[in-house]
Amino acid sequence: MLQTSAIRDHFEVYTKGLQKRGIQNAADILQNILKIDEERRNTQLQLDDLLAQSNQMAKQIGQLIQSGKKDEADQAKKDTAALKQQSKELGPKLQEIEKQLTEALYNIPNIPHDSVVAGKSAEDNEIVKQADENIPDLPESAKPHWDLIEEYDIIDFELGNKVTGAGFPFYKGQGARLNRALVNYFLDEALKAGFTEVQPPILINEDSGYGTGQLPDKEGQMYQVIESNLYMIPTAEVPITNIYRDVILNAEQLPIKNVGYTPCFRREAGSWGAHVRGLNRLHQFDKVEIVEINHPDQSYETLDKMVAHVENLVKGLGLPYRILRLCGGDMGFTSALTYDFEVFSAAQKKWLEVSSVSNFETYQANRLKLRIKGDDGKKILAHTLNGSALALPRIVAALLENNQGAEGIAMPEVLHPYLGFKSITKK
RNA sequence: AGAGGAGUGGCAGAGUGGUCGAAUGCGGCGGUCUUGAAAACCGUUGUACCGCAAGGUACCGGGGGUUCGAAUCCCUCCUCCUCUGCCA
Repeated sequence: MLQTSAIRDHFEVYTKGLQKRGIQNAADILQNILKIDEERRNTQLQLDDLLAQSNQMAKQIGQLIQSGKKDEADQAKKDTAALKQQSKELGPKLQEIEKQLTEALYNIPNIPHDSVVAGKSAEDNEIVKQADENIPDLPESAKPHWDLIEEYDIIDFELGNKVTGAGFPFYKGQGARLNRALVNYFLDEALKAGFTEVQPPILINEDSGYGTGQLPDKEGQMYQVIESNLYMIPTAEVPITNIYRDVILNAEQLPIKNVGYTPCFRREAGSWGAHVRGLNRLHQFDKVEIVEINHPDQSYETLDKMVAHVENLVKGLGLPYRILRLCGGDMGFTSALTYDFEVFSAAQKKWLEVSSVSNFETYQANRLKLRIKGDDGKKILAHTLNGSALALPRIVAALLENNQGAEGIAMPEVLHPYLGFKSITKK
């Protein structure tokens, strides 16, 4: 969430920033925050004053009792009744105001970076790079991946329906091995790039959900384990970033670079249709995620490096890709700047999003209370970043479609050592 | 899952109703001494909010309660340890 002090200091900039996201009444919203905050400060001042008096009285009573002046002590006890009454009223009032303030702040998205253009939807995203030289020239008979996976018997949706439900496919044989190969390839590349591998829990508690911003606004998108009050992760970002909740880092520890592979679970309620056939959208999928924490001065350099890392992966797989800079209206709630990677799936003739790389600046760090202690001992909020590197199913879809041939489906060379075979073939 | 015990500052560890934001030790930082280092000695050393400051307030696992006053008493939740059970 945003910091109230920052809203006060950069009111104009913040207003314009929110307008880029299409929030017309941004000034009113921010003004309301400042109003509640002022009320909060006034109330706290009053309460502090009352408590100071009470503390003073309590000390005196203690002294009176110890020096045997019982009558005076009893009188003083009576005198404190009024103070107590007042603070009993003010305490809950302050809590109520604080609750209002955080709720109001939770409802305000991050301020977009300068380079982000205003815009309403995906239509307005900027293409910053288009590398489409690898688009294959497929014959008319080319099949979409949902036909190929049946033909080669490598992914089974029917089985998933039976055992779990729609959107939970089984990967079988060479399909399962392809997934494992991709995960290993992605992890190994991340290790080469200096990331530390972590294997986080895939269930998280409520605090973690709030920490990275999935809660309260995106509650419906996560699966819940109600009897334990836990959530299934929609992305490894949540557990890996929450490692650093309530943490004060030393400047020398930066940058923090973690990578983790996890399954991801998304309910994606109400977004099913023809355009999400096959592997295009699932309730459970595999993803390798990179998470970095760095000093505010370096975070955009870090973002560029992460983008380069992801680009290296899609290039390695030989897939046609493009990089988008998301516009204000299409960007995630908590992000200040997001680059999306899309690969071209040649039989569907569609660009599929396979990665999203974002700088959250201090938006998550403020919720997480993640700070950096400088040499001067001063503490500042860190910048958090993350990116998919990469999400598997759509990569699989593009690989299958783009590389299909009469003799099977050729696999990119970088995967050969991991796969143990060079193409997917019929049994 | 059941029974018992425990959670205090970076760490260790005192503190069972008042002057406790909290002894003491270790570690960290600054200094004295030294050619330098070690040792010794002296000082300093939590976080957040309000305030120009002085200062005030809150925090002893989380939340709630009793009391004029809670680290200390009560309730509840969480975590850890020991024993029993179950289990990849």
